[in-house]
Amino acid sequence: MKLLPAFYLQEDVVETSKALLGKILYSNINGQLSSGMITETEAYKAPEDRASHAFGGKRTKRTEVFFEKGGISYVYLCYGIHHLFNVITNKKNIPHAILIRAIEPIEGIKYMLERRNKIIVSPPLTCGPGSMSQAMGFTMAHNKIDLQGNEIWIEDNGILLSEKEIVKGPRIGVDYAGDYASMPWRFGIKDNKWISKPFK
DNA sequence: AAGAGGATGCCCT
DNA sequence: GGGCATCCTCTTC
Repeated sequence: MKLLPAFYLQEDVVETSKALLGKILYSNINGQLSSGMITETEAYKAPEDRASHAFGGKRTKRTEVFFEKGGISYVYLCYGIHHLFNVITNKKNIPHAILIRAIEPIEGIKYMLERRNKIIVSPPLTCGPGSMSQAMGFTMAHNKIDLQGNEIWIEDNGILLSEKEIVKGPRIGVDYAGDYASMPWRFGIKDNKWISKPFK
């Protein structure tokens, strides 16, 4: 069954980011069902987190979605090319988000290969936030989608990894974020090869 | 109205 | 390991 609404309303986005590891992300887009196990996440903890688009509680058209109740998607375009898929968490008006950086393919691998224009099933297919989104078919049309619906959702398979099964490190590409650049808020499943970059 | 820069990935060397 | 593609958003003039 789907993760319940309460899952997305937990207060500590860092803990929720870890709890998403091992869960199953689904997309059912244009009649094409795909799924994969979430293997890598990053926590973005505004208002105090300078790396977040909602740093300081900043409200623009783009960041409005951060201030909705948790349990919806946030998709934005990065470098003019890549669609990055996030999950908004927490209570209304506390702008937390979790970036999904990689999955291990399970269902609909045929569709993933087509969307990525690839023939080999290996980590570059779904690892890295832009690649993952492309493989799953996520575009700007999938911003602000309710994760209780039937287009994009996360399945609760009962898996909750222990600290020993999780690796962590600084987030990717946030060097500008001052004190928050070095926060160990990137998480991965230990010894799983479906990750975007090695954890040191 | 214009310009800078970004939560990346690919291809080349 | 480095350069570059490519375009939206936000900031500032």
